[in-house]
Amino acid sequence: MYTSLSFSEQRSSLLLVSLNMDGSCIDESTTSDSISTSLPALSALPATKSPESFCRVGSGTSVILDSESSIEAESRKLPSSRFKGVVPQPNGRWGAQIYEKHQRVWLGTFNEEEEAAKAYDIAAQRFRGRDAVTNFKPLSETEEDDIEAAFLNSHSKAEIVDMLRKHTYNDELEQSKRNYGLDANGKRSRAQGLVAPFGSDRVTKSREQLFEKTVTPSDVGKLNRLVIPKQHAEKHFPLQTGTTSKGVLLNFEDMGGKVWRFRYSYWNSSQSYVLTKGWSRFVKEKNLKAGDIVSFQRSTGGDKQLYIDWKARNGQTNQINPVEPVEMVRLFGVNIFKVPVNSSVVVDNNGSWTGKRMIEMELLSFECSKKQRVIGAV
DNA sequence: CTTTGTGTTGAA
DNA sequence: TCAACACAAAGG
Repeated sequence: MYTSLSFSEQRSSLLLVSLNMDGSCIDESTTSDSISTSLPALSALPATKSPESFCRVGSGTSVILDSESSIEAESRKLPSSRFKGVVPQPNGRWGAQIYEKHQRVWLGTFNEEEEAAKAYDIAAQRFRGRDAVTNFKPLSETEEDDIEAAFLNSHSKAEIVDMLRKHTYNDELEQSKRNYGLDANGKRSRAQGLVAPFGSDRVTKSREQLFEKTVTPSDVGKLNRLVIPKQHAEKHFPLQTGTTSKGVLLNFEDMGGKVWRFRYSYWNSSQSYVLTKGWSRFVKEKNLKAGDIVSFQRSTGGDKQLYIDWKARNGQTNQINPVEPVEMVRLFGVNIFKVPVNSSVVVDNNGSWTGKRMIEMELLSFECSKKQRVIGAV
């Protein structure tokens, strides 16, 4: 296609001078330049056909046929891109580049001009922030853009540039989106509280971790209630004054999609917040033992769906409703829990607990819960 | 050999 | 900062 290009390339400087004097095709390029500079960001939208593609050949030029081929064949002057940060390559491809600190950062070469422009946009957002001038990106308001912004900020500039040059940016972004899951700790982060990346995709909703509690012996005993640490209760499950005594019914969805309804109320006698009606059923079905950990989450979408999950201490599973140990993954630089669906049953020599041993365990776990409460108070 | 992308410059 | 240009380095 461009077989003879390199051949004529050598004389380019001379030819350029003469062409400049002729004022034939160079005029076209200059007009396109002025347009692109006067309309930095907007020029991308409509101008699919760039002005210079209509190379009007009036007088002096000799052998020009039609618009497009003329530029490529006759003149070896490379066509300017209508996109910011995009430069033509001798072989007809397009390079992307961005400048920082007086230095050019090369973003790679691309077959399509638009691809190069997108690469520039991504780099611009990483290098210059969210409202950087770009070719396509209008104004980021959607939650999808929030996710991409989080993704960008969790990678170094060098990493982003590397992805762009290798053309792996989109793959990596999508991969990160798939890996999102539950928030691990109560730590606050900008990356948390985001909604699932695919708007219509409701396979798994993004949810935020509210708190965990290591259940005490009494939580799984005959009192049929779970005490919710006050700090967490007041923060996440505020009760309206007046409803405190009667309490409210709260629905929680477990990992299997089953909905559990608990009465939630405040006990004046013990000055504590408790889950009462319905709790013992949960304890029974999950075979919850003292020392196990119950975890509360809430969807970050508008629905505010509540979730409940549990795991055995030590990552031990139990026979009736085995649960996988929680796997920690990392997304956007934030630790996140990923809870698998299936599970494997592991019974070790602790599988049969004697009554005495049980008491020890319970006491120990109670200590742990007190500690955790202090830690969690931060 | 082909292609990338750097060195460099002038313009904005 | 930015893109245009020339060409040496890099890659196959």
